[in-house]
Amino acid sequence: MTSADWTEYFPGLRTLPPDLARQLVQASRVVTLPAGTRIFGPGQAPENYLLLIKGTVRVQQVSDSGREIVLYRVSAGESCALTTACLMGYEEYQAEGIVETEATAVAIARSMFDELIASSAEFRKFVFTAFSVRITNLFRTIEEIAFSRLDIRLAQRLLALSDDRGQLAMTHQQLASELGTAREVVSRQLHEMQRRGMIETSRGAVRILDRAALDDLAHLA
Amino acid sequence: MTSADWTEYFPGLRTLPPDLARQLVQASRVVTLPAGTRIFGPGQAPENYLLLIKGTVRVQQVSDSGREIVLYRVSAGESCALTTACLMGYEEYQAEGIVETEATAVAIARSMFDELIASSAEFRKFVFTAFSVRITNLFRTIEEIAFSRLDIRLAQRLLALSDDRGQLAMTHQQLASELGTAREVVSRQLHEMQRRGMIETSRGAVRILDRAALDDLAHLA
DNA sequence: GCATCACCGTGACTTGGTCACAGACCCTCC
DNA sequence: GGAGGGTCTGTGACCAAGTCACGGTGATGC
Repeated sequence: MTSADWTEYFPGLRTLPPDLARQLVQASRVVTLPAGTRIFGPGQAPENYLLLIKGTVRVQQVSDSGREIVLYRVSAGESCALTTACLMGYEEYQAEGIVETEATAVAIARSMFDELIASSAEFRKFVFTAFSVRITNLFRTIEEIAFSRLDIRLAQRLLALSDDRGQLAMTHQQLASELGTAREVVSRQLHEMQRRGMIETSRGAVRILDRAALDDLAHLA
Repeated sequence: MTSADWTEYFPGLRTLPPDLARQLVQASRVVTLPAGTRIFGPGQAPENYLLLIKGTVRVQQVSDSGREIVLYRVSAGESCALTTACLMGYEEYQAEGIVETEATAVAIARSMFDELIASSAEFRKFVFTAFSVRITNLFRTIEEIAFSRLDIRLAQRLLALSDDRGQLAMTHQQLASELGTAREVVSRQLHEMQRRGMIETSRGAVRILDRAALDDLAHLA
């Protein structure tokens, strides 16, 4: 990919006036972030507005007691609008953002971001839409944590996080962090799923055996 | 209050250039919203950007099964930025916003909102800060639902929602919706608090007897 | 008065979270 | 290859919270 055409990756940016798009491409730089990079976190803030071209970033909340819960993931074609917003004002940020699979991202300086917001209704729409989607998802997350059964949520995660061969390389502890619960609880639930022939577990890995059954469980409520 | 000076209510707007402030005041109208008004909800969207001068708006998520959970409250001096953002793009909105205590608000048409965003860095900062604060709070809410004990969360709510005389006119069901739990659970928790002399309950009301003790409980973790 | 409805109390049971500890697996270094 | 240490998983006992079913009780209206 040349640095001249990355705007193509973002449907919301395709309608930008050509001169503005050119200006944006010039003022930005494409960076590669290795897996494990902590993009932001308590006491650590990004200096740029980030647009993800490739890879995923996991955003998780860490509680005082050390427990974790995954809030959402940012994937290719999406922006880290939230983190930027946090830069722009209030910055008491407890959550952290970690690169999960090696990422390629476009970094836009704050000044350029500001100018784009000022000059382009399309860019504004792009940014605000990203906000809306994120917040709507957070609302759904809250609802699920509060009201959904854990086996159903776990089934959903297994389906969402496994690759196309039904493989998933995560420990029970990591899955517990996904759902904001305890490791033992995940172990028990996985054990029951295995007993019912839906999955097969091994150290640090889960394999889906009966996708249909798992899917039924995931859609129970 | 005259319609000429409402910008004074919003610290973030005081730095607006005078001519822009004048323009804003002219293009807006001050509306009164009686308690119980549903400002937005599934299948119902606000046509204006709203700034709250007086009163409070409760934003809650309603699940398919009819259960409710209060997500946050918008109070005087704050904006409903989120709802507007949702207007601007993605609008699959499951949550609803309900006027809790009679509200006075400034309604700004979408076009004017857009122009302000375009022309004023101060206004942008105002809007983005509102976003950040909201999202940070949602993160904290998720953490509390996932990891905090219910008695602690209930104690916090009682303190936050009671008036200065320690009175609170809410049913157990309403308190349960605040916390995203079941009515019976709240009843039991309140009963235990009463047994310990922290509160006194009557039909549809709670009175705080020992604020210090309740405060201790609220700050346990 | 008494019928009705919203609100509250309670017991039995299920699900989920906590704690303590025991194995099992894996890697590295002799 | 075997010893040792770290990570990961399994399990039982117990506690906290959510669900279900039902009964009681206070307010309100006719």
